[in-house]
Amino acid sequence: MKNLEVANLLYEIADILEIQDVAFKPQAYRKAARTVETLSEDIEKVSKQGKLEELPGIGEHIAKKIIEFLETGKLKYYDEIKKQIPKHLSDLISVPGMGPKRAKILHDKLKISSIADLEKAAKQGKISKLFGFGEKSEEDILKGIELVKRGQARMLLGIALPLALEIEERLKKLNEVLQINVAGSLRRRQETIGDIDILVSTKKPGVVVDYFTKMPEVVRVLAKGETKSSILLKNNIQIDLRVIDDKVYGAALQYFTGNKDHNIKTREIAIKKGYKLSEYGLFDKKTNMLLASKTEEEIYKKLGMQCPPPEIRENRGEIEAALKNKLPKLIGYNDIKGDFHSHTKATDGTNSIEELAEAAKKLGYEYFCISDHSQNARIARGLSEEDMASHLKEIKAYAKKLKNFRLLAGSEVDILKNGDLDYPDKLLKQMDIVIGAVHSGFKSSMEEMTNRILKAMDNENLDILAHPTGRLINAREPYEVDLQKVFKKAAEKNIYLEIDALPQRLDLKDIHIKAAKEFGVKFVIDTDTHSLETLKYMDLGIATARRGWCEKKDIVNTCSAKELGKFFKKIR
DNA sequence: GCCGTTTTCGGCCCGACTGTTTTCAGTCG
Repeated sequence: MKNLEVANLLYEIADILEIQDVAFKPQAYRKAARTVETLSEDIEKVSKQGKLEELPGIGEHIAKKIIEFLETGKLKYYDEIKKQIPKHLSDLISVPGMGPKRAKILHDKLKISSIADLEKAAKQGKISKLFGFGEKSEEDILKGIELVKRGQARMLLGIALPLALEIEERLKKLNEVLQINVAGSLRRRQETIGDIDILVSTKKPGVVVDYFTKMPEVVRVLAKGETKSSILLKNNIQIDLRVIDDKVYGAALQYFTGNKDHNIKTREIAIKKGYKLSEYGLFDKKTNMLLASKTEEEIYKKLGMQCPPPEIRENRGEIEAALKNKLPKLIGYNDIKGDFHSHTKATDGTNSIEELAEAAKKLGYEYFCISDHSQNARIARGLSEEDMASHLKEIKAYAKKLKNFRLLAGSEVDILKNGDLDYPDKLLKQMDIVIGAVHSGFKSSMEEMTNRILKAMDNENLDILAHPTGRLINAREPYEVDLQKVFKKAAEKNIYLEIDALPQRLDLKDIHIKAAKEFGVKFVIDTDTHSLETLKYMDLGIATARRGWCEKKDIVNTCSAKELGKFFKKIR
């Protein structure tokens, strides 16, 4: 998959054009880049089918450039425009507070063409002497460089969400706060978060902003205005607070939830209808009369569309669907009836069978599957055939004692390099549920990995394919695998693809889920829990399923305990 | 460079905050 390579190329072209002060093309290239970046199919495949121009934001010229790059590994146009600006100059605009205009001025006046040059000039006090710059700018540039140096790995949803909800709770207790929401990418439950956005309505903005900027964990106040303020916490986490009049709360929430492309598109729809949409409401362009602002629903309604759930506001077809009244009815956060993937202290978990079962009952589940590792997973202390056989007996014995609750005995079985499952069929048949997973050989070629997984899926005992791409967010790239083939096979063989809810996995991810759904694949949402603590992440898995447009019927573990036999051949 | 329920040409989201200015440009989300 060269999707990321192509996307980065297009982004870089956009940056260069922006520095050259070219109008409109940067936006066009950036839009195309985002399309490629979030494409679930292989761009080469799309290209070979001659369907590049069907993708949003990609027209004749960008399509030609993509084809050239895919076929030759090079792009003449890029090489040419790159020559026109100094090497590394496009790096400059990665420094917060530095944009194309300032980069160009600094280059023209001070010959600055890299972040290193920029730092040197700022430290020597050369920048503050320039027209249009001052001491504060110089200081901000140095602080910006620090941030870039420290790296800006995005925060995992599983870390950002609890933190944001905690601060939301604190603000909610202020008498002055009328309505409050976590907004932005967090409200959309994106897998990683850049910064945390919080929206508040109040009659006394000053009080709320003061409280917010003086919270004990605040290290720096980045901005503090009448209606908008930003703070930085110790671990470089930025939180933006937007304060708004209660009467326009819905408009602000719509604006502040995004994403950017979704907002642009909704505003374009507004314009076509003779309206204007901003965070202050939907207005008639001519008379400036306010048409809607209190709730998101009334704004979307006035635009002639359904209100898309925040999780799918990504401009991936939800606007077109909402206009036709054809939005999916997404799986709800209370629809899950059980969890199929968990580990006990028999392998690399920390709790006993009994403790996990008790915790699952408390969550209101009807069933729960213990699925410890197989023998090949040495690091995870995987169980030998004999040990697994007795472990299964132990689970089944305990299951008999439980009333109104179905405890299932299974295993997360390694898919070996040759595509075999890590236990003989005889042992697999004794399990209620067999979950296949790749835990080794991540660097294999796409062909090897695809064949390995497809072969495993031919094993009649396999029920679920766990974390199908093996990625760890910010830590490990997914292995190379032809997902289209996996999706096709999964649909044919009734093998359920897992949506692993661990914050660092969230695997499958949103765009792949949506693509797999097109093949008719069904999914399970599992926590892959190794302790009682991580059972709570089920919500992140559900959020990810929602981002992949899943309805209740797409997710197997929304079924009742009685219905399990319909989905799993070894369960009666 | 892309795109079309005003358009195949002429548009291209909208507003806040900041620093450096004497009314605004640049950056950000």
